[in-house]
Amino acid sequence: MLEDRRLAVLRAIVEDYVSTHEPVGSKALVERHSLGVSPATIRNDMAALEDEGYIAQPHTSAGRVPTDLGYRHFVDRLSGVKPLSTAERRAIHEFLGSAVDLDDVMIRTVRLLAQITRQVALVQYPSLTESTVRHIELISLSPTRVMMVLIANTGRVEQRVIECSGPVDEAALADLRARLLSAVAGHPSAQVDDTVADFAESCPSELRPLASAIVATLLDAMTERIDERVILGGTAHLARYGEAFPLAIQPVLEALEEQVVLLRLLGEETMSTGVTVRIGHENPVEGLESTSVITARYSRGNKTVASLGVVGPTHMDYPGTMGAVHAVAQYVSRILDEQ
Amino acid sequence: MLEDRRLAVLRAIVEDYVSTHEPVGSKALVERHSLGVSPATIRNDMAALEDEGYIAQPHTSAGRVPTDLGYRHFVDRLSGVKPLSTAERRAIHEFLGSAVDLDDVMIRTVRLLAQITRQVALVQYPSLTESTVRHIELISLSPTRVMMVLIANTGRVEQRVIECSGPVDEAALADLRARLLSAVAGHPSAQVDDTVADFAESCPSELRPLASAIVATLLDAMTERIDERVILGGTAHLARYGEAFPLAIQPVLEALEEQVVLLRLLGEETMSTGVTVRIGHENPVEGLESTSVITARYSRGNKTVASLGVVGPTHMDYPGTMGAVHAVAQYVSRILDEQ
DNA sequence: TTTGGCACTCACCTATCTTGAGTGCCAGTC
DNA sequence: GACTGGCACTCAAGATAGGTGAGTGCCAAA
Repeated sequence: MLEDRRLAVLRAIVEDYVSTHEPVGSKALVERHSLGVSPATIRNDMAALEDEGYIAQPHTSAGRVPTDLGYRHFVDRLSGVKPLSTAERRAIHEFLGSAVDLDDVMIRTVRLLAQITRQVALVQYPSLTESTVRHIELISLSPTRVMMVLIANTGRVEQRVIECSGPVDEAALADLRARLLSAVAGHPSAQVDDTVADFAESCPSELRPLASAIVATLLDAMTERIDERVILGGTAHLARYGEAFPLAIQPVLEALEEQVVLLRLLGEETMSTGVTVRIGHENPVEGLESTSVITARYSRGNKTVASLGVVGPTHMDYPGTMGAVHAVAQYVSRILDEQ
Repeated sequence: MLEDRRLAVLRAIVEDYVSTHEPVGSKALVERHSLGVSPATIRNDMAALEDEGYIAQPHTSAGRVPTDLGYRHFVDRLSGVKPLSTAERRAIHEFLGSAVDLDDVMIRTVRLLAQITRQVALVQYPSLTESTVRHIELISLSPTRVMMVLIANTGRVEQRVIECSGPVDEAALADLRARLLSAVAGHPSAQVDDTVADFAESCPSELRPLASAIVATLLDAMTERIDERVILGGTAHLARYGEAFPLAIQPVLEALEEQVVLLRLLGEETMSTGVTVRIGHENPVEGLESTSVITARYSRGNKTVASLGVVGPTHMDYPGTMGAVHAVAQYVSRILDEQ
């Protein structure tokens, strides 16, 4: 009973603080939420909550503000995930559905997510690992430079430029292409390694230097991981807080410019609900101590492939944002299945 | 004589203001620059410069600040382009030289530019127009979905997913691919339009619906312009001013999120020097009234292909930034020639 | 044309005061 | 034991006031 009210007070504090961005006092709490007790009682509860570390005072004689631990408790126990309205869901689906290719899906997703959450959005490219080589094209750009284009059966495309030691004629290139293609076409990329191991040796001696250069590039391109790309959008939302809040935007912007950091933010294990929330200091990244990161995994078929999410101030609307992130992840999965 | 000193005063004001970011007064000017006259004389000159609109007072009894017109005069008449040191140039060349593909060149360029100018950097993808079709690949992703990959001789790659009305078998796809390839391979993209006009009719009737869908997608992909992509970096530099200056960063960040806006910033005609400077209100974009944009074109072979540049506060180091933008554009051109 | 002198302006800093929201504690009540 | 009303206390924030000084414009003299 007593415990119950204490948690209700914590919830009320988080909700009020998120909506007003001002420390909330006992009197205001009683007025806004019908708690059925007097401010003095609330004050006692607040003191207890403060002892336990869920809330804090910016200074004596000010209201209370949730701590990271307070938000954590709120997210874990007190709030659900607010589902989106069907109208919103339909809008999302239509917006994402009209994408023409993978790049387009990613770009649209990041914009969409930023727009509906009004936060900075992150989207990681899907990992498309178990692919097989569909086609290899060798294009001579100049006498001594060759471009290799690699097409996988998933539609993923990689291109590389190869510098040759001497001039290469078209006929030799066509020959090599045919040989290479017959050697690797249809093989899962994981096996290509073995398949081409002695490819160069099997070629006529005059082609060998070029052949081995091409094989090296091929292997490099095969192991290139598209899912190490993360795009971001909605950075302008950061500036909304700018003036007033303990959210210095420069370190945040700086952190968000590092791909490595973005990957780290997205790359953590999933929680059971499907949405991961990382609050303030829980964040593994320097510069993001006063932000929270909400991520969800998306999948293709029934395999998890990558993550997407948003970054915002710790005093954000958790239920709403979690709902949005969850819904968008769901829809991206659906779109990818269709493609 | 008198005119000369007046211009010297303007130059001194711009230089001081750029370095201190504070209104500059007559006394400080005389002390910092050896102008050989008394503060009173400078005051007269300042009054004249103010009448002509080159400088302004934030309020009575404050020093002077350059106006947009003042900066314009400074850039046009008073400052040169500061060349980079050879060490810097070599560093640039090495950094850009180790890029593996076009995407990589672009990403490295935008980072480099942001880093050396300490401003927000923009880089437009090069337009690779007069290309010919090198290869077309059709990949069946599912019974009713086909992915088309288009490779041009420049190495540009486009991919599209095509939804088919009915199931498509591999043999038909291979047949179509061969027909299509022989119809368009080697033709300049500008002529593909005509070449494939009656392609669908020339196919066996059972393939026609698919053939025409593919042709439509092909034409769409051919006309897709890669040079409508602009990437940006270094947004964190915006926050450096944040607090103190009449540079509200939110509208700037918002503007910079719109591809259309970025294109407009980069898309204007070149000036003879090769570096274009657009100061404050000269900018064609809402939200960027208190920023200056410095751009330069880069080329491949001897054809101009696209632009790159930086966006910063009007009180920026023009000679240095112009030098950096110029040098980077030069080196990107060189790298592209090599590729 | 330049200069020194002088009165004037006004943003900015500092000090002091007032206000009020909010707290903690305690004694009394249910 | 839980709740409440009362009360003294704290302290950020806002308002007011005075002082300071960098900077200006103007003018008469060199």
